[in-house]
Amino acid sequence: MEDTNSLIEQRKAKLAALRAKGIDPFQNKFTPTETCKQARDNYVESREVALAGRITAHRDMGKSMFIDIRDQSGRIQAYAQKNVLGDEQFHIFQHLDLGDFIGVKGTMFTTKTGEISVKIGGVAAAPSQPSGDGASPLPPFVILAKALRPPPAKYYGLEDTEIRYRQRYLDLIANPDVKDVMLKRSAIIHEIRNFFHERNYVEVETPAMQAIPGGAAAQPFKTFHNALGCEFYLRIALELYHKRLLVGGIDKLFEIGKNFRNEGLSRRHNPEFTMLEAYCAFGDYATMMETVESLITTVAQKVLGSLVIEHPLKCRFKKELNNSIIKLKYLHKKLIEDFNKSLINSDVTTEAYLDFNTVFSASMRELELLSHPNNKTPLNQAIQQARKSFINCSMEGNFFRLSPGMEVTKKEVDGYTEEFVSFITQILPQFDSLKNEAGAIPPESLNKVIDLTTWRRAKYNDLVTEKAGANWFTLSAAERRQKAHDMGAEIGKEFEDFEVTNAVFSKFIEPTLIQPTFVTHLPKELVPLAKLSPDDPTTVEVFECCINGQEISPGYTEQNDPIAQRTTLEHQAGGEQQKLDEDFLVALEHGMPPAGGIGIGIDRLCMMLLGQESIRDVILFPQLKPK
RNA sequence: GGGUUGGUAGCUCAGUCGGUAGAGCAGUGCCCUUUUAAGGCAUUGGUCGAGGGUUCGAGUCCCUCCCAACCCA
Repeated sequence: MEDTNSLIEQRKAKLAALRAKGIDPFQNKFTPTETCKQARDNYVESREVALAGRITAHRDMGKSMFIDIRDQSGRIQAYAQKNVLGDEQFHIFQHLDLGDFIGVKGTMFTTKTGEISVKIGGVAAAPSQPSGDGASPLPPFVILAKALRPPPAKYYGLEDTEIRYRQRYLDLIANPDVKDVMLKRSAIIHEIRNFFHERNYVEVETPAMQAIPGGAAAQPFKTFHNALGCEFYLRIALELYHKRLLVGGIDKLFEIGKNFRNEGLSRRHNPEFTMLEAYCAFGDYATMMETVESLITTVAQKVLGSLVIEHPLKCRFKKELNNSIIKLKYLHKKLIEDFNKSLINSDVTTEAYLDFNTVFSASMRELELLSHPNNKTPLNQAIQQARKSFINCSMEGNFFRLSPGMEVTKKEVDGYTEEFVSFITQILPQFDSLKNEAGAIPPESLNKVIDLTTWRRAKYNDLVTEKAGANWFTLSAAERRQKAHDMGAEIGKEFEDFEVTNAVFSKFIEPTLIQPTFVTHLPKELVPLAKLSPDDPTTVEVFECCINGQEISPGYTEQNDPIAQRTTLEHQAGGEQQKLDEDFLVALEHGMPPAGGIGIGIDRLCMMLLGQESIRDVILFPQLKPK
């Protein structure tokens, strides 16, 4: 970023001016007595405090001035007065910029309007200061770090998604909701660690650079170690090293770490993502089901204080949503008024069309803001409907192409009038329904609610027949293929029968599993690395825990038969010996205790718990193409 | 990989048939000692994502490319 503009130049000039006065606006240290929040919480009139933070707003009153100071805990208002600071200091204070870090010393007070604030200055010199003739009092404020670039706007926040992701620090400054999500993510991971430590699990760290990337079927990233002169891969799973540790006698272990998969990016996929894996010797998949349920409910309770999680229509834009609805209501009213007026006068001029056009454009904009394809709420559907109608009308209607000063014949005007009347007639009911939807439905019921108090357990085949018909498994393979195709599933030509069924599961069942569901008794073909169910050898002892329409966590009774494991791994490697992790197989041959294992995608768990629709909104620095 | 939408001032956004580049906030200057999206007056600020093309003239039309978001695979 080499761009320069006048705003940066101005700030650099201010920096130079400060330096010329012998002030270094980049300090090494400042010790606040407390955080901004603590100062407000422990309010005592006239109590002396020292606070530090970033200046996020200022209100200049001439001979006095208010600023907002913000640290991680929150904001507090500070008040500076010319007759307290003196002309010189007050002048410097007035020329502070938004974004500067400042430390202030002063006393607490409450303003006329009742806001708890700190009055800068008026604090006696600290005893530790060198005393004597020239003992200078503590400076009432210290510039701790001058910001040379302007911060994002205070009111609108930062909307540009690209800047939000590329310069996340600006996002964190401008959008408090974003910071809240990221802090909660940290709390979630903290509570996950607590959970396992309390259950006497050992936290381990295993190699991220692996000679043979195993434990999952995914494309790895490749790298090269110069000194060793060989290639390494970034891990795609933690599993195989954890099992080596089970062999080594670490019976209960977990790891939270990054996995890397060289595949596509999407709303749910980041090339590097955080994975939790945990293994429990002498347990099985049922043990792990209990663990997952207990883990997620414990974390939700501790971090969110509730087991009922609401996903707002669009978390971050809640404020904008409310504003948009208000604007829409206004526009709706205006449309009706204008329309009635034009009907009464029955002489519609070009200017009147232009007014309509303006209202129309503004309406379109609001609808676009409100539209979010990921939301299937009734309100959103009404919005999509209204948008479609708008677009159709704009395609057909000529009245949008009128402009000021344009000469129009009577005949044309009549034609446009007719078009416009038909357009309005068509669109008004939609506006009405939209208004009613927005007005009548309480905001809570627009939200998706995930209830973690009830965890359903369902067999894979039962879920399939529920959706695809009771006769699904009695059909011939060809009939199943046809039916899946008719239902709209994408069926590859080379798909085996179980893959056809699974395509139906992935497309039509998994997305509907919003409430916590353990899908069990998966067909053995689907999960070749798991152990067969003793009660039904066509299925395996595996669960997939689905919440929020996504698989959050798979769990296994782990394969500990080295010969069976070798066969499946060889089959997976497709005869390519170099892809076979021989060292792992040797470990198994030394004997691995029976064990249950789970993996949990932390990013997706955070999406679910924090109501975020995109994985990028729970990762501080999501991967983007370099500019 | 395919489709859709978008990229205009530091930020949020307008920009109508192709005809001198706009607003609010931020910034700068002046006024104002309890304001809080402070207020009043004045004012600065742009390679309109990049590069070609059409045109007397392009933010606007055409082509190519870059970046992003969303949808699909």
